[in-house]
Amino acid sequence: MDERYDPKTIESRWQNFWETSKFFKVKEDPDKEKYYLLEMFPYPSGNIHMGHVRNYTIGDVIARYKKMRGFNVLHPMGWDAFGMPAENAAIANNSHPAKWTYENIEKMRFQLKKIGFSYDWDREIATCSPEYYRWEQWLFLKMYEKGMIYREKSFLNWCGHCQTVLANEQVEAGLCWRCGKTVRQKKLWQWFFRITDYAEDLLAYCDKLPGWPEKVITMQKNWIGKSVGAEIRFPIENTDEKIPVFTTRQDTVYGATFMCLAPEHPLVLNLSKGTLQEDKVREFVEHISMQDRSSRAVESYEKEGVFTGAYCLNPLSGLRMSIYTANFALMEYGTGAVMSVPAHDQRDFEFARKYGLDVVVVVKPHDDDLDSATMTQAFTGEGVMVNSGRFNGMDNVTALDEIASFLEQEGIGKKTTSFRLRDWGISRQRYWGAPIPIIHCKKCGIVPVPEQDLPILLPENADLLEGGRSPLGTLEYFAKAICPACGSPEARRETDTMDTFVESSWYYERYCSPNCDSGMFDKTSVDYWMPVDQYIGGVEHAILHLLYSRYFTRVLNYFGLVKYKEPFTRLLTQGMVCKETVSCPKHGFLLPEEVEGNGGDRHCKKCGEVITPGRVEKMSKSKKNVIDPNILLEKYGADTTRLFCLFAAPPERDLEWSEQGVEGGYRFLNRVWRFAWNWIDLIKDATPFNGSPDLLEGRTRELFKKTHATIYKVTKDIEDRFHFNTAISAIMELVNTMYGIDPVKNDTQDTGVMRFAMESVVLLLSPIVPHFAEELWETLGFETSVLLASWPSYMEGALLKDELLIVIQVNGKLRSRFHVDVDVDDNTIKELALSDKRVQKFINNKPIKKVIVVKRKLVNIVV
RNA sequence: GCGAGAGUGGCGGAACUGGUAGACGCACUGGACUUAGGAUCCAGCUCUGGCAACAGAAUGGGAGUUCAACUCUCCCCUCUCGCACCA
Repeated sequence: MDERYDPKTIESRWQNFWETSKFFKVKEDPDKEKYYLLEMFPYPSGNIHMGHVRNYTIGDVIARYKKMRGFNVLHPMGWDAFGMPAENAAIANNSHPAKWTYENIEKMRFQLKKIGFSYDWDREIATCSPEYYRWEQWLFLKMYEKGMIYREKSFLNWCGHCQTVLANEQVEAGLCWRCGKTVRQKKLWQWFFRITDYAEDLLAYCDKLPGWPEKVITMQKNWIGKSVGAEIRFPIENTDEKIPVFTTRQDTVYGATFMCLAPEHPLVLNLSKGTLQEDKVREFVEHISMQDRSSRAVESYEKEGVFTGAYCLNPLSGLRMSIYTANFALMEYGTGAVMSVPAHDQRDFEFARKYGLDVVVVVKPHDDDLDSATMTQAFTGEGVMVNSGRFNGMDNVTALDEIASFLEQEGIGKKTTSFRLRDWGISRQRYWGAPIPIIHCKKCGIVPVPEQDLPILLPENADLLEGGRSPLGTLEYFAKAICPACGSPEARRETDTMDTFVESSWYYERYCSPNCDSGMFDKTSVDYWMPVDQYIGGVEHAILHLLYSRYFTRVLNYFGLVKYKEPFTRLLTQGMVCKETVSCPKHGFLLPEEVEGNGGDRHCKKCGEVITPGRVEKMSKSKKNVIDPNILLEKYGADTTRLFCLFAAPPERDLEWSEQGVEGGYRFLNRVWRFAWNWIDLIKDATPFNGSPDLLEGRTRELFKKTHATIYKVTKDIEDRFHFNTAISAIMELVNTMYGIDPVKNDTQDTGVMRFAMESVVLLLSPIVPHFAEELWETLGFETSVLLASWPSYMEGALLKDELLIVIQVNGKLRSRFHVDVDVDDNTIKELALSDKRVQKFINNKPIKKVIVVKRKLVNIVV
């Protein structure tokens, strides 16, 4: 053992050992209980950032812990390797996305290995490899065959900057989730996965995921957005046509005084044709179509509409209703048509007042009256039905169901539900993705590629085009195809590629048998390993990736490929890694290394100006508040970096970067090291004390008990809630206690207990700082890896306190405290409390009303 | 607007089902060791008053339940995140 703790030497030594001995290689073993631990795989951007380090450290601790608990742990790593950054970088550097991607993978794998993660590297996958995506194409064909996929020309979210379509889930407040630029609507042919077929099931199972954070569940529920209501058909005047409307308030149908259609609604232009309104309507529709999604989504957006010149009839009240087209009606929700009930919907109310439309009250409050002429806002509460024919006098909540049934009886409408969730558009007009295995034939139409022709390889030597447009359509040798159905040589391949979220929707199954070449995965291995027991990643995927994955699992389940419906039993969403932003009046945001000085006296290295400290925000390149993990690894080593990530905050909370925090972690490891150095000669050959604490006394006894208490606490903190910060605190406390005993030769009791304490510290630390622990374990004389030792167990008897601390309150305020023996009964404690001098002073001869004794803990005297 | 989460010392954070508020760490202060220490070890460290003993106040604010509230209930304020004209 060296006197000095030298992380560099230690870490490379043990990393080398794990690698060469393939220490973390696993295979199915029916005799052992499995544990599948998965962290969200990274996009190979080229560099590991602190977010990765945190995510993977949390996962690694759990993986190593479970391994020590005897589980057969699957802990894989791979690369979410398709996607636009590769393509953009390739265009910028006149390189190729594949080259860029694979080089980045090399770099990042190297960095991950330097942090000492316990991955089974033999299972590494990259989603851009044909061995991977060919099975995705295979599944596409199966899904197509079963009608789970369709092609449609429709309005879609188009990001002009990325030159591609985005799924609804990928649009955030009208902006592209990737580049933040405005998203517009564009009409295009697109492939869709019918995720909406599973809306009900995805929603229902939200309540069967007890291991998921409440927050994520709620987000998913909201995203699926189920509304229960009715569809009602309104006949158009002077035609046989009817306009179907979705409503959740069928109880107010008698109050519907006008109708609003989405500007994109196919009836809008038809209805206005030949009326005086025709020009106005066309103008309005064109005006709306020019607007982008974000400005239409703003709250303050002015509600506007135009009369189409046509009328429809309220099927219950018989009222003649003007048909409007209005900007707030959305084509993608419900049927694209809204029955407007101004008396009972605030938005309709404002619209009616603006355009002078009738307001008819059909629900009145229980204890009040409503006058449609004078009311200043819509009444949306519960009440009694009025002006509603046979339903008058009924409670409106009852009427909700009654009217729905009535509509059904009369053939005017039906009970129905509507979802916010849209089908998943997966076509991407980009190059660096998995080709869609479809051929378009002039004669036969859409023809799926025959299974034996898979994979459809992404051509490698494609010249990327300016602006990011896909080159696939211009590559004749790729695009030109012979129709598999009729043999026509005139057919064309589909040149769009799949959304990269398709790849990440089943990679966790692929890990179970990464080299399987007879299918997506080997069924027996998936049956053994799946579902994932613990999944860990950022909240940013709470909807996108997690919803798609849940959907995909249902598809695989439908085909009988997997036995389960939910892929992730437990989910942990870790917080972000944040740091203070710093800016200079001249140079804007500054990188940490562009600042000199510290405390209140910091200035810009470039110009010497005093810097302005900004908010603490998520580390990001644009804000320049980033810390490169490589620098930490270089300066402090992997173990300190890991320790810091775990100690500074519980995993689900945001973690604030602090250089001093890292120093603190480094100091702690040094402290443990020094302790070992001071004691090693005494404990090296000692037998760890394993007897009853009653054989011990004084500080040694205390240390022995403290060690057991620490084992208990650390185990509970890791097992129950992944609170590594408090687990580490507990170990620090134990080390502090150990420092209270000086090394003395020939005291076998001391050395035995200390040996036990030291072994425990090393074992407890081993998932957290694995290199450090391996080294000390070896120093203690063990010849095999610390991971092969089992997790320490605690002795129930050693957890019992020697004496109890009793707290005495008078009127709920702490007034005194004393120790008693464990076996002292409540009455004696009560007597002792009442006779306590300090307590007496506060009782001050006042009559005692009540004395509450909480067993072994507290006495409260009420006077 | 709707939904979720959070608010505790100078700072990061503890406090498990109501029972000693501030564990552990950082920063700071003092001491020891030392040629020196920005290393290490020991000690102090919520605020107010006091040399101290001690007393009082304190978990965003206000009420309530209780012998007892960071913890439970109600109202309000602030922050973060998600959805957002959803018919």
